[in-house]
Amino acid sequence: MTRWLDEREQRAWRGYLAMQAQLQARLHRRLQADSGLSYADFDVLVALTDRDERVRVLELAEALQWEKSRLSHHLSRMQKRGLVEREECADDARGAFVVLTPEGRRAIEEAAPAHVEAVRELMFDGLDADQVDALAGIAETVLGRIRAAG
Amino acid sequence: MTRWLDEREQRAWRGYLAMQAQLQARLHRRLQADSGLSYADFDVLVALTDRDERVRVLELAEALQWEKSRLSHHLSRMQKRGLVEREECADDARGAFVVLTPEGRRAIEEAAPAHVEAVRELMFDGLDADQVDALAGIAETVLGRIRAAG
DNA sequence: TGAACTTCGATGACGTGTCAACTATTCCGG
DNA sequence: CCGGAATAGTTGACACGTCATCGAAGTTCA
Repeated sequence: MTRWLDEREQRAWRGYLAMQAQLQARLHRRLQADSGLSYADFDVLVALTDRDERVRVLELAEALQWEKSRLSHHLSRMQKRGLVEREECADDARGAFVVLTPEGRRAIEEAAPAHVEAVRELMFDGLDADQVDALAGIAETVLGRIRAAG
Repeated sequence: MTRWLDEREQRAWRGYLAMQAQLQARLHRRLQADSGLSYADFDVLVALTDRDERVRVLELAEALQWEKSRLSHHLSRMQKRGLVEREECADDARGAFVVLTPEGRRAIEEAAPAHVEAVRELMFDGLDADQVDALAGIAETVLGRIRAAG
């Protein structure tokens, strides 16, 4: 007995899917064109600057909520472009640190303002305060359910 | 002069990003595990069943809001798995039709109920009617701005 | 008619994400 | 101290998405 979505839910769900896809695509394209960074690069660099630029790989994966293999692959690509370096970890020889390079720092500092501006333009400049709070509430609720679902 | 996000906006934005990433990942994994279909396969199959199972490629791309090359690549993969077929187009010899195979129809019919159930469980069962309407409203607003931004 | 232009769709190259398997190290019970 | 389990991180194979480009077919207009 499938409980299909009713009309109101369907409107919300289809709208959400479309918004999500379009927003993602626009922001990604713009970031890439403006700064040569991908969305993923951006997230990694933000997480690194948040954390004093020297973090264990798994801690970073945790912060980003990424799978470790994804992060590992991505770090390799970023390293090849000079955005981050890897450092050996003395405490635990299995482990590794990720370090922001000066070039990585420069990249994120250059990219951030235009990115925020794009987020504002596409999303927040069109929403009133109630909508912003509603969005935050919805996100919290859904994240709670996801966590609960294991 | 960058207008950074204020606290309320930041809470909404970070929440949205996290929700989006988690929701996407969960639904995708579940769909894949239950039915062997990817999220993208699912979207294509839904669009095909919506449209009587025989559609021009560009019309399908339009409906999905996908780039034509993405669709072309994806159709090749789906064709290899027997979910769709391509047919020549008599009217316009450049063109091609996409056709749902019986196996494709079976796949979508089998996958849909569990997928809706997952959407319900992770999202709608936790939201009240006001939140559902708020989400629809937000999506409409943002999609409007995206369209306006060209 | 035919030359320039546009449109349909496919393709190759490349960056990205996932899964499963692997290596090297550390931890822990006996 | 030893041997098995757990942990940190990497790797390879493969599916996916984007961009630039291409060939074939249609359109336009002198």
